[in-house]
Order: sequence, then C-alpha cells, then structure tokens
Amino acid sequence: MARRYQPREFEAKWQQAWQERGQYRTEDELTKPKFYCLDFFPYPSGAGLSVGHAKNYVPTDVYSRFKRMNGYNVLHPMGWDAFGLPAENEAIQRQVPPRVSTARNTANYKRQMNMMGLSYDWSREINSSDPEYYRWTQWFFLLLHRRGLAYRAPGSQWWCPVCKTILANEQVVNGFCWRHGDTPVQKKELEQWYFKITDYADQLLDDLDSIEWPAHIVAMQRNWIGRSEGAEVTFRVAGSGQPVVVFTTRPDTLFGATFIVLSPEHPLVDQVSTPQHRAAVQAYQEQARLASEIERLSTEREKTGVFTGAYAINPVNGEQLPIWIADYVLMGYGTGAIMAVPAHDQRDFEFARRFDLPIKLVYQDDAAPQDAGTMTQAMLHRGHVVNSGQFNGLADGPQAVDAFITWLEEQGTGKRRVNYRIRDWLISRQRYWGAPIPIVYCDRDGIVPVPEEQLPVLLPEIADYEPSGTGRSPLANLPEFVNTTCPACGGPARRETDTIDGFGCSSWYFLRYPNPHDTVAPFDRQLIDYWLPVDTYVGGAEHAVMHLLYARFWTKVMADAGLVNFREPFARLRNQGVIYGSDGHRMSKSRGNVVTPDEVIETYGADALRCFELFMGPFEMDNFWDEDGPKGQFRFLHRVWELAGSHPAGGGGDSPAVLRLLHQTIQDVTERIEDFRFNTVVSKLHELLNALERQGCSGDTVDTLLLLLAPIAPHLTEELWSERHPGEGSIHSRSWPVCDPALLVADTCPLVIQVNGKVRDTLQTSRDLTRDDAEALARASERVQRFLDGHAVQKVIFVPNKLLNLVVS
RNA sequence: CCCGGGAUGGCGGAACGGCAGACGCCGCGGACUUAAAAUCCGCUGCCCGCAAGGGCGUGGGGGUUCGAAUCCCCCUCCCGGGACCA
Repeated sequence: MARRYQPREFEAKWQQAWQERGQYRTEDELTKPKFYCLDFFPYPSGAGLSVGHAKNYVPTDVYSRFKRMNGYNVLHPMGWDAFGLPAENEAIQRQVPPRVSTARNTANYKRQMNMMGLSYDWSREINSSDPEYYRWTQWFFLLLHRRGLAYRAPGSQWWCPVCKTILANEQVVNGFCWRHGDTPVQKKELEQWYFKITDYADQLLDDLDSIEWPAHIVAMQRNWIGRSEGAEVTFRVAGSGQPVVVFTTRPDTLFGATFIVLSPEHPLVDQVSTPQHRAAVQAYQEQARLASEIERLSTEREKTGVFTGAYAINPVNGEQLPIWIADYVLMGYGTGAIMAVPAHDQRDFEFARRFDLPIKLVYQDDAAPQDAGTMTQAMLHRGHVVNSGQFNGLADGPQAVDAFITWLEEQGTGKRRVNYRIRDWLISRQRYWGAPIPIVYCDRDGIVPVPEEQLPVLLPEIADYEPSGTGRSPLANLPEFVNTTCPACGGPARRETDTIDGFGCSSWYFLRYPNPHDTVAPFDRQLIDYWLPVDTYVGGAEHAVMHLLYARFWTKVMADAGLVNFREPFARLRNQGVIYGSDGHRMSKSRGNVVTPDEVIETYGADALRCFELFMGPFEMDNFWDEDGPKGQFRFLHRVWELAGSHPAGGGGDSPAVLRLLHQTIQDVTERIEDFRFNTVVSKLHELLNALERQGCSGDTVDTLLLLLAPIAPHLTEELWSERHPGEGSIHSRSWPVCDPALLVADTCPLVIQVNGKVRDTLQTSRDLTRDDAEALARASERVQRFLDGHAVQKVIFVPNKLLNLVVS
C-alpha cells in the first residue's frame, strides 16, 4: 500500500456505497436502547451550505456515529423547513417560484451534506412544504382549535412593509422585522388568528427546570415569558367614580402613590380628560401614535407626558392623585395604567422630577435615611415601612407585599395578580408560501373548521404569489380557492386565505421523523413512545425564543390531548458557535466572504474538513474561519494513512507505555465526545498518533486508533479498514473500543518537586512512594538543594504520585 | 442600566487548585528536489546569558492558599441577549 493519502480517490466511493447498502438506515428495533440526535432542520437557502453550517452538522454526525458504535439505535434524520418567510422572500428576490427554488435548494443541500459524509437516514427526509407534511400541520391547527387554543380576533398588530404581512411579537426585534433588520415595523389593524400560548405560560416557565439547556437560552425564555407577581388595585376617578385598575408588583408602596399614569391608548383617557386639558391630551396621543416603536422603547429618552385634569382616589387613604398620560406606560402590558410611586420606582421618580410632582417616602432606611426633597434616585428594596398607617415598621420583603395584598382583598379594593409579558402567538400570515389555515367562513355557520378528512387544504400552484400589500394573501385573488361549500351546512362559503406562520411547521417536525411517511396520522404513537423526546438537539442560538418556545408549547398541548407521554420535546439542547469569515464579519454572499464545504473538500477532502470543524475551537464558541486550518488536519490524516500503511493488521506486543497511552486515550476520547468537547478529542488523537510514530506500535493498536477516529474521519477509516480487514464489513458497524483500567496504571510516575511553590525538579519515581521517601529523594536532588541552601524546611506538602512542595523560610 | 459569556504566545486554543502555553496554524532553519509544490525533521512566550542556568509571565488591583489561569472581592475592556413590563 504505497499509495499516498488522496481523499478524492475514495471519499465519493464510500458515500455511494453507504447509500446503496443503507449503512445509516435506522431500524425501529424497539428493544434496543435508543438515541435521538437531531439538528434544527434548515430552511434551504439558495446560497447553499457554508463551512459555518458544518459547525452544527459535523459534531452531531460524530456524536451519532459514536452512539451507534456504542450500541445505541440512533435516529439522526434531516429535513427541510421549506415553508415560511425566509424561503419565500428569497424566492421572490430571485424571481423563482418557491416550489421550484425549494426543490433546487434542497437538492443542493443534500448533495453538500452527502459530500461531507453526514450519516443521515435519508429514507426519513421530510419537507414542510410537502402536502403530505402540511396536511398534519393543518391537523394540529384543528387540534388547537378544538381545544380552544386557536382563536380569531381583531387587533392592531405589527406589520412588515417589506414582507407585507403581520408578524408575531417574537418576530419583531427592537422594532424591526426579524427578516429585515433595517425595516421598522408598523401597526396595522386586521382580523387575525392567534394561538393561546399564554395559557401555558406557567408550564413553559416551570418545566425549564426539567431540561438540560444552556443557561442563557433558559434565561431568555424566562425573560420572554416575563412572569411577575403583584396585585391589581382599583382606584376611582374623583367625581364620576369610574374604576381605574392598575397592576403593581409593589402594593406595599401604595401609600406612597402620588399620581396615576395611563397609557396614551388607554380607553379611559377620552372619558376623564377635562375640557381645558383635552386639546393637550389629544395632541400627546397623536404624537405617541406617530412615534416609532424604537423611539418609544428608548430608555435614554427623557420622560414625556401630559396631565388630563382628572384625579383618582387612592383606596388606602382617600388621597386625590392627578391622572397623567405618558408613553412610558404601555397599553399592552398589565392594565395599561399604573400608580406612580416616585420615591420607590426609578421611572416614576424621573417623571415626578420632570413635572414637579410630589415624592413621598413609604420606606425608610435608618442606616442611610433618605429625604424626599433631596434624593437623586428612587430608593429600591431597603428599610422598613413608614407613613403607611398600620403597616409601619414592616421590613421590606415578600411578607410586606403579602400583608398589603391580604388587606386589599379584605377591603375589596384589590386582588393578587400575576402578569406575563408573553402575548398570544399571532399565526396569520398574509402570504402565499405556507400551509393554508384550514378554516371556512359561512354566512350561516360562521367560523367552521375544515373537517380532518378533507385535509390537506391544498396550497394552489399560482403564478402570481407575490404579496400585494393590501393586507390580504395572494390566495384571496383566486375565486376557485376562496369559494367553497360550508362543511356544516353545505351552503356557499369562503375559505380563510391567510397561511400559518412557518414556525407552526417547525413546532412538530421532530415528531414526524419516527414515521415520516405515515398517511393516517401525524405520527405513530408506539414509535413516538420509543423515540421521543429528542435526546440531543443542536442548532443556533438565534432560535432561543421563537422556535424553541413554540415547539415546547405544542408539545404540552399534545401531552394534554393525550397524544404524547412527555411534556418537553428536547431533553438536552446545545448551541454551536458562529463561524465568521476571516474578515471578521458574518459570512454572506454580499460580502463575498463565504467559504463553502465544496471548496475545502476539493482541496483537503471531507475528513480534513470534518476534523478542522471540530478542532478549531470549543463547540459552542464563535470563531473565525482560518483557510490554513484544514491543512493541519490533512497532514494528521496523511500521517494516519502512512502509519496504517507501515503497520498491517494484527500483531500485539505493544509496550506498557504505548498500551497505557492508548487506553488513556480511549477513556479521554469517550468522555469528551459525550461532553461535546470535540476540539480536545481531535487533539488527543493527534497526541496518540505522535506517540505511536515515535514509540512504535502493533497493527492492533493502529486498528484501535482507526476505530477512535471512525466517527470523525469516516471515509479514511473505512478505506483503511476495508484493506486491513477485507470481508469483515464496515468499520462503522464495529463496536467502540473499551478502556481497560488495569492498563492505565504505571510502575513509575513523574514527581514534581517544588520549593515554595516553584517547580525546581521533576523526578521519575516508583509508584506509591511514601512521603518520607519522596522527601529524601527531593533533598538529594542537586537542583533542589540549591534552593534549600541555608534555609530550614518548615513544612512539606505531599500529593502522592504527583507533587512534593518544600516550604522554607 | 440589567442578565449571560469572555480576556492565556504572532494566531486558534489546552490545562481535576499542583510542570502554563497541550494540539494545530503561521514563521524560521534543515532534508528530499535541477527547481518548486507536497512530504519529512528541528526550533519557535518574553528578558538576561556563549552556555549551564536564572528572572518575568494567563486584562489591571487586592485577597484566600504551601501552591491560583483556575476560588473570593474590586476595576477595565470585549462579545451575546434583554431593556420604560409598573
């Protein structure tokens, strides 16, 4: 075997052989231990895959291969998130119908994935824009509808003027469209379908404790759900007695309220404003309406607001508080009205100072007494209650809050209340490229769900699919689609023409892979019970709220409907880091800094690409692409090739040192793959190779090295294995090497000798040396003596088989 | 402003509280070659020194410890996320 390592001579050959013999087809052997390793399914972009995508797919492929070799029945599938805004926007931009571009792009993705040697079971490939798939997306819509979790409501919602559709709150980022970072969203009034995710807010929060997810993703979900506990308190408008209900998390500061603030959109504003203030109020409302979301959200901005002329009566002490309106109070949260306690809330404090409103302390800190007239910021969570009647003296804390709420409830002027930041999920899209919402409107029967047996509601193939901007989907222009008969009465009726948000498709796809071609149900219960939940789920952190929150929500709905026996779909989540171009920017076609797997494979082969993707840094860390990086991995693989060539299979007779290193490597590599520390897995294999080249080894040891390398470099190892073990089948069907702990123990070990914590010598000593023997050896060392000279040893620190530290004066 | 994660050679990064810089890239020197590429071998944190050797070194300052990149406190800077949510 004098051939040099030329990956292009055999990589494609093995890819084809694996495909033909179904090497990675997953069988439903329900008695074997299972492992479900899933990648976020991508939307197939026309730009194809970059080396950045491989940072996700290579590690999960290595992990899946590792799990297979360890005896697991592994489900490692791939599919296409083909419906939705990203795919459709790109199709419009390129002037290719989305059905056509999707087919073209998925074929390209699949080609690239195969070229990287990814071991997906392609017999389970799914595509969310396939009627056989979206039929069941529609089915889940009906399930949610049946369970009272899908409803239609009018409302002023976020509209992207470029996408020409309404967006979910989650899809609005700092006031901009999630697909267009430079396009401010606008409000538009439309009738829309919502999913009642708010019903599940507490569960979505509580169950975060039961899953193994990155801390920052968990934190983002908590933050998005935004639970806060407090009370609703009813004030009365002086004169009319109209109720003004406010939400507060600090009912314990009620006596300190000095004014009330309504959101400019609050319905009471028109009713309470007095004639002499009306003009100013309306001007302010108009100004607030025109202000962009970005302007309103800015915390830098100085507080603005106007007085309505009206007063409200504080239920705890009868004081009359002026009612103001200000845009720092949001209509969408709580009740859209607040009681302002400037002494103990920073925003209220700033507002009070700006408009010269009174500040009243109801907590005081004896250690650092505050003065309402001179304080420069609100006093938060300190001291004890003052100026509050029977509550005076209570220490700041939950007990004080409870005491106030109990009292409010007794008086009938307030009640305990939990508020959430999360809103219901708006799923209507005025767009073509999605699953039609399976609803029919009938003059007689109203809103009628399409019966299950009539699914799918097919998305018609049309020439003019571009969004019109009228607030209606292009489907509305198709009489043959719109006009139908009412499933209830058989009379004439109209179809809903909006489509389901693409995130609906991705909220259940992980349930489809176990039985992807099921024609009678979305999934097979027995297979779901075996395969789910997903054991390891891997993808980018950009889905921290949207997809991951929605998928958790649907799973809980299904669990409540008795369809599945688990409440969390993804037991363990990992986020791979981002690979930036060598220019430091995100890879993008417009910047021209995209590196494709194709070009790297062309030069160095798929295995070198795979090694470098793993080696370049910790799995979850961001990194810059180094075009020379794969070169080093190519050299490594080349040396493995040479070593195998000079050490045919068989042998034995390795030195204890070689066996020790080999088994230490087995142990380390096994642990580290399990921990997703792939960069050090590759290093460990480098180190092993370096040592084997220097110290010599048997063919058996080379075989073990190949087995350890098999998940990482599947082509090279397959090629070498087939030559070394003809007729014995694929290396990828072999078992993972097992570490023999007995071989890890050495007769001698290096003992580090320190003087005052500084290393002065390293002695090769026999194992399990006693403290006294070690000290004697250390004192005998000339290098050590130099530093002991003239000093008395005061203390000796001894760590057996490792270290001796002599502490001198 | 709040939350999360960081800061280690020219670069990417290693390192159960115990030999800092593993492994790799780049660079330098050498072998092979008519030559180059490829490949292989050696060197490669900084300072002093011919060398042996010594000193200094993990963003800055303090602390705990026999011993700190690692643990604690303070500060600076960078990245990600959130941000008037009452």
